[in-house]
Amino acid sequence: MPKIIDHHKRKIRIAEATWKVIVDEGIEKASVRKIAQTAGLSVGSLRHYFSSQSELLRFSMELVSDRVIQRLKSREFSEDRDPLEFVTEGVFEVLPIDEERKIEMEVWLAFSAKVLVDSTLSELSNKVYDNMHQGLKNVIHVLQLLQYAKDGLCLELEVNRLHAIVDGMAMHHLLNPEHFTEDEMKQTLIYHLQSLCK
Amino acid sequence: MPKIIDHHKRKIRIAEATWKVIVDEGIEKASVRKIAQTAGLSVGSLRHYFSSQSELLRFSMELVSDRVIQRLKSREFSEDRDPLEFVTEGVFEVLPIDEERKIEMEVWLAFSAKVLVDSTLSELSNKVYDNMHQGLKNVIHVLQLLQYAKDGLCLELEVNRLHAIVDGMAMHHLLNPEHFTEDEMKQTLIYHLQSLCK
DNA sequence: CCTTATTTAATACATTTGTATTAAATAATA
DNA sequence: TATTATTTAATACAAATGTATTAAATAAGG
Repeated sequence: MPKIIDHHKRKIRIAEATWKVIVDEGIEKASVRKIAQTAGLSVGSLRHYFSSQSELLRFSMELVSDRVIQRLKSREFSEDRDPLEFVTEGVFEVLPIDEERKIEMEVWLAFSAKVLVDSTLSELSNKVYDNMHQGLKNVIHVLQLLQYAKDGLCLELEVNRLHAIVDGMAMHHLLNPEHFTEDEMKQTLIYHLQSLCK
Repeated sequence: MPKIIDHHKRKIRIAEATWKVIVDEGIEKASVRKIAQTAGLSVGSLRHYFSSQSELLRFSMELVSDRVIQRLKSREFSEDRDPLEFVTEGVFEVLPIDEERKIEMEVWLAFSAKVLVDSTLSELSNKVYDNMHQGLKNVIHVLQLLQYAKDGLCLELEVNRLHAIVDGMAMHHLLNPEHFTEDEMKQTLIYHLQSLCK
């Protein structure tokens, strides 16, 4: 019998190498050879886990999606916290506030550009969009249930607005970290969430 | 003497062909050959206008920048309009509300992904960011001067917020036109701007 | 120790790419 | 019309790429 290798873990390692190449040199440089080299594998070896480049890229994109969605769902409400503080912290989770999140967001941005020209990726893109949307809807809804939110807010439009703010700021900070700093990003989010409350 | 050709116009035609290839097939497929074919030129001919691919891509990106900035600046204030309506219409100008604007925005998104890995493009990216930021600052400022805006708004944070909303919604609509429709995008913007006013 | 299913490594090949070169075509001026 | 600066077209070439093939290496079970 052959060497026992955890296939799934190995695939994840390769996907993370793919991320690294994309972040360092851009998605158009993410060739099979370069990814294999970055992962410390031969091309032939890599092809035992991914039989084509597009399969590899798709898996790498799905891994970002999984991580983001996992992060969104892992937060559970604790009763004894200030709700506004709690939800603010929750939204911070999906902003590029540390290296790990910045990498994921950069990779996601690179993939998003691909979604525009590869409709087979739309489903995945929409899945993340819908999850994020639902997560942010909960944020607004919690504030409303607890009577923290101002009266007369339109839930649906508020969710659209918050979602756009989150992704827009994330993009601005990645593209422009010195003009739009991490701190400005955080302050702007706090400002916005406060503006929704009484 | 040779055929007289307006160099600048020809370069713009080539850049627009570049946009078309990027929108149709993605920036990684924007090879010199394909762009030349799309523009109805030979490769050698194209190279008389752009001596390298990166020069061509840069010019194409600058053309997007020029068009957007021109659009931002071409609006002049007219006294006899409802100010809120006027500024709302102004912000619509930078949303992907028609085919021309969608193309520009898609191309810009593709280039933005490149900015992350090519620091020589940052300057141009920042220029557009700064222009947009200034334009949106004027929007908020006008509302404040005319006493339409609520009291106690923080100008700087409001600009960050509006800017993020604009770019975030634009991205959401491009990636997800059926889930986040053009109409939702417009309604959300109107809702936001109204929320800033008394 | 030997067998064997599995993994790895090396190499090959056709295609696409950016760029360069060179000859032909073009059209305004003398 | 003849000249000539400029543009266009065609071809070439090295490098990189996705994919396929085949032999070697590996390690668990008999």
